[in-house]
Parts: sequence; C-alpha cells; structure tokens
Amino acid sequence: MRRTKKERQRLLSETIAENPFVTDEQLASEFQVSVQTIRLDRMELAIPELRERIKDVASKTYENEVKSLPIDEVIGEIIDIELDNRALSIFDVKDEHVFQRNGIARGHHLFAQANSLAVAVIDDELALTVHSNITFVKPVKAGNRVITKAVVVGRDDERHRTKVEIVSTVNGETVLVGEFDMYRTKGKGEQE
Amino acid sequence: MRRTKKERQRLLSETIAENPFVTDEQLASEFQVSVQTIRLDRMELAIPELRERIKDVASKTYENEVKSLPIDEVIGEIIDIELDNRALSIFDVKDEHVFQRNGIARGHHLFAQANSLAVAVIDDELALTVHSNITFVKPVKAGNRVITKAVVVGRDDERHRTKVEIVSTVNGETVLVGEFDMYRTKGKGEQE
DNA sequence: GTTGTTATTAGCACTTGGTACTAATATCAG
DNA sequence: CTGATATTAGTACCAAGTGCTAATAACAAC
Repeated sequence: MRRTKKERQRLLSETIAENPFVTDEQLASEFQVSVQTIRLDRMELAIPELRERIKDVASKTYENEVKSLPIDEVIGEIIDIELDNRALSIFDVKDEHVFQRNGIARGHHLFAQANSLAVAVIDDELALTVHSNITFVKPVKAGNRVITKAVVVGRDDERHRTKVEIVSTVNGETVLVGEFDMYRTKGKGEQE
Repeated sequence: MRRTKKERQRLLSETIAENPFVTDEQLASEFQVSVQTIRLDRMELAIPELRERIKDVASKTYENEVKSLPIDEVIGEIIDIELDNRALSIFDVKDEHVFQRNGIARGHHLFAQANSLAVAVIDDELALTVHSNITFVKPVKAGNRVITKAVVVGRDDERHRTKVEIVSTVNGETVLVGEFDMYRTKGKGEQE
C-alpha cells in the first residue's frame, strides 16, 4: 500500500468531484494502482462510472437551461416573483464573496444580486439597466443570508423605462437600498 | 420512403436538438426506420453520437459554472495605477458575461469592473463602497474591450470618505459613467 | 421492361468505459 | 504462522456506438 487505502479514497473523491470527466484508467495511473483497485474504491464510495457522472452533470444543466430562462440568470435564488410588480431573492454570502482581510462582502456581489433581480422582475424578453443608484448601508459578512426585495414603482412606456426599488436585508436589518432605471424592449400591449 | 429523406432529417435534427439524450434506437422506432438509417442520417447531418452530445452539454455547463462573478480581487486587469489619484483597467467581455438573447453585457459585470477599480485606487488597507451612482450609457457586447478609468475627485478624512469618478469606454465611446463614495478604514476603523 | 441512381436495411468486426464475478497474490497485524 | 484485508489479474458481458461491405428496395428515365 503506497499510502493508506483511506487516504487514497479521500483523494479519489476529491479528484472526481473536481473533474468528473476522468476515466478509471487515468485515475489508476495517477494513483499508481491498478484499474481494478480504482473500481473497488468507486464501489465502496458509491461513485458512479464516468458516463453516469457526465450524464448527471448534463441533465442538471439541461433542466436549468430549458426550464427557467430568467431564473438561472439570477445571482442568488428567486423565492417569489410577481412579474412587473415585485420579486424576492436569497443570496448566501460565502467566503469567496468577501474581502479576506475583514470578511466583508464585496459591493459588486450585492449589486449583482440586486441588479439581476431587477432584470428578472421586468415582464419582458429582456431588460437592460440604464441607471443605478445604490447605497450600501451596512457591511455584509460571510455566512450572512441576504434577502433582497425588488418592487416596481414606476413605468413610462413611451420611454420604455421602468423604475425598480431595491432593499436588501440581513436578519431584518437593511444592508442595501437603491433603485434601478430599466430599459424594456417592449411597451404595454406589445407583449407576446 | 415514408416521407422524404429530407423531411425525416429535418425532424431528426429538431428532435435531437430538443432532447440530446435520445438514442439511435429510440429515434429509429420513432421514425419507423432502421437504426442504420438513423446512423446514416446523423453522419450526413454531422450529428455526433449520444455520448458525445451528452459530454458536450456537460462540459458546457461545467464551464458556465464560473459564470457568476469571479473571486479575483479585481475584475479586469489593472494596467496603470497611481494610488489615491487614478487607475485604469481593461476588461474583455466574453460570452459568459452577456445575455444569450442579445449578446449585451450584464450590468453587474461592468459594475464589478468599475467597483473593484474604485476599491483598488484607494491607498488604504481596505475601502468599502458606501454609495454608487452609475449610468449605463450604451450597451456593451461580447468581444468588446472595456477600458475603465477611475479618478479620485474628493476626500473627506474626517468622515473617512473618498469620492471616485468612473468612466468606461469601448473604442473611445463612453459606455458607463458613475461615481462611488468609498469608506476608507485608515485610522480607527468603525468596523461592523 | 431494363437500367441507373439513390435510399434503406442487414450483418459483422471492433471500440470505450465500463459492470459483475472469480481467483490469485500481496501485505500486514496479532 | 495464520487470517484478514488489500490489491491485482483475468474473463465474460453490456450499451451505444463507428466503420465497413453487401444485399435489397424504390423510383425515375429512357
């Protein structure tokens, strides 16, 4: 045994998680064991074969792509939406979203959640952001769950504009407020 | 010939495009022809086999996973910086930054470039965005190279505030203008 | 009708990346 | 030394194909 079986299996899980496209043969040469050993390992760890792994990845993304054109384009997860009226999304702040130094979320992630929600709430083929005015009220930290609410407050069909107000909160405390002026490609009555 | 070969091949392309997970056998029974005919059709139409199709879908989504905002300190590449004065960065807009529908860049990517440049230009351990006011002047498309300039225009050390003006251009044309109010932690930081 | 062309079907060998199973070794621990 | 565990080898088999050859079928033109 090069190292322990346990150690190898731990690394194996990791490797496959990182890159599901790897074959048993490649794994065998990487870990300097036989293909059979890799297969025994996969069985013990209940890791499916290459083709099944790929199929899983593919079907997952396929569902997302076909189903929800707007929803998977959103940063965070939409939990409630009433088109052209209001929408709500949740975004869990992870380590990769914060400054390492102090654990405070970078502004552009909060902006991204707010902005993509503003896009989603517009009942149109596509909405573009024309203007934004955002105030970051309070720092957000890793581990925080940000709940963002978008409310459509004004609509000017002649100019193709819609105004959306945004409030983001963490544990009931407001962390971000702002508004977006959105451009919509279709006015009222032109909907499909 | 049930219908024409042409018609069958048209439908075949459609069917596979709709659901890449279908096998030749299933297709054969659906179109009431032999498996061999289906294979000849696929060759003529240059449609890869099931496994390749699935792999394509999977690898596409695998790449897409990194489509949310990256972890980098700065979005884009800083090409010139003079701390507490001005800074310049370049950001190449790729397919993953735009709406599939029309190829126009999502606002939050442009915001991210501008915001991270505003953070970088502040000569301090850390700067936080307090307020932003951004106008998206002109749509940016995939393939565009966005050059963003940040200029420090005002500083109020008592309130720990610094104002940064931003202009982004593509081929000399302005695509985004705005300003950021930044909080700098120098001195006794009022964290939290 | 006969001939030519295109379309369809059949059959076989071979490929990848496996599963399922059996059997032989190797390694280590008590 | 003996047993248990781990590793390797080897075989048969599977799905969903490719690549190839050859036999029909269908239809049009002369």
